Amino acid sequence: LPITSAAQTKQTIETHQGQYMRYSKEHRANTHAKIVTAAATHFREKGIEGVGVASLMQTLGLTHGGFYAHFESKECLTEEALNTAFDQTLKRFKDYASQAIPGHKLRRLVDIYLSNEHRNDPGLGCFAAANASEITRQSEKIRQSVSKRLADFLDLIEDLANQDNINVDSRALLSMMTGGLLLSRIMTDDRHASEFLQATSNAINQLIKY
Amino acid sequence: LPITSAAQTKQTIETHQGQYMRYSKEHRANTHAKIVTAAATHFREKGIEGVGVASLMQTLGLTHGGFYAHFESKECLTEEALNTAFDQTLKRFKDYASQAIPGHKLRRLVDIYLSNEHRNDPGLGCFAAANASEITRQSEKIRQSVSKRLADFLDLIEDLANQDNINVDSRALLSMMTGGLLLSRIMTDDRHASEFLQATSNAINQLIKY
DNA sequence: TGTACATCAGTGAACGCGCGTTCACTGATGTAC
DNA sequence: TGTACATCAGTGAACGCGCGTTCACTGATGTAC
Repeated sequence: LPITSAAQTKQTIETHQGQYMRYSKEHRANTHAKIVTAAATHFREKGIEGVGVASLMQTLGLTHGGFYAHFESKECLTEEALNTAFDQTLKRFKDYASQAIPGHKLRRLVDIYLSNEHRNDPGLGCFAAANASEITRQSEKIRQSVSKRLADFLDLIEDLANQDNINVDSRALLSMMTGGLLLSRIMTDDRHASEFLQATSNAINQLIKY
Repeated sequence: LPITSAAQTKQTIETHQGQYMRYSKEHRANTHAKIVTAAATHFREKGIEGVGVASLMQTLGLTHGGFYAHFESKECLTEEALNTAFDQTLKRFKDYASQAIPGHKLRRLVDIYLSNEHRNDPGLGCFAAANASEITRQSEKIRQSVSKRLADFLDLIEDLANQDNINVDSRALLSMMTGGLLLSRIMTDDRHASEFLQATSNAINQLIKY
């Protein structure tokens, strides 16, 4: 991954107060965003505790010392990364489900969530499923952030259900989806893994077949 | 926790080969079992990575050096602890469900699994739910052991379903239960937590109401 | 009876390592005059 | 034009700490004779 150096993106602008800025605001914000995006992926792949600050920065061609110019602590990064991850995934799920005709939108969501692709690529998937038990032991602050985004997920489910004119409990549906995905990921052989996905998917279809 | 010292439980027996044993076999096995049992609880409360060998041994009034007289590695302990945890929980669930009259046994299982008690006391609860995302990233060996015990869990569900004369997919049911419990544990406030438990429970009842 | 020796669960210092975090610094770029 | 100085994202050595693991050892208990 060739990373543009600080020198390349450096720009000079003058603030209205007459103070000097050697680097443009965009440069700083870009680096910040790159760190968050990388963390969002790596946290989902290797767990939050499984990704060190140093190795994360190295991934971006940076050194660990610079991390604290962007974040107060790893926990602050975690909060931003989790929000970015949910942004990505919820948007992707929403776009995907929206393509289906009414009556099939929710089913589309379930299909992508309980797909082998989602199972095998946690880095771009549901943050809650990827780190479920770890989140359980995170700080109140982090758990609240996740709760908030899970509420967004529930809203999406309910919105889709409304469009489909289907009556389901969004919480029960989300429980099934995350549980099915998680158990599928625990399974070592592909057959049992797919069986969990399929069984859960079937049960949901039975539930939302109104 | 007052722990009986090595000296107290020490006994002398002579093997048939004429070799000497200063400590009885029971003593060694007892210590071994105590470590496994403590690990089974602590791993579920704090996560596998969240429990160090040293602090675990300290809990039992022992020092960390002695650990390796009992286990080749922390991974070996993990495997034994996970099996002990599943033994405990599956037995408890089975006993509890068996008390119900036919037609209500499976519902009893679901009730205890999705209870606030289970939510608030992971140390004695389902190992898979307590460490779901962490297990996902464990070695093949550990994941296979968990898979094996999850199969036992599925067997229990199917057995109960048969007694109830109910037709359900055990995998879908287990997905709902673990997912519901996990999401409930993520929630910071009790109301939302209970809602997840209740919503999942209701959906299951809808599913198994044959 | 006493002396020499064997057993072995448990001890605790030490190992290398990676963690999150701090901080004096560098160096490319600019302005001031 | 040249010299002095300011800015600040990023550097890298260092901090204390806990991790899993190793290993020479201790000490309570026994047998052998």
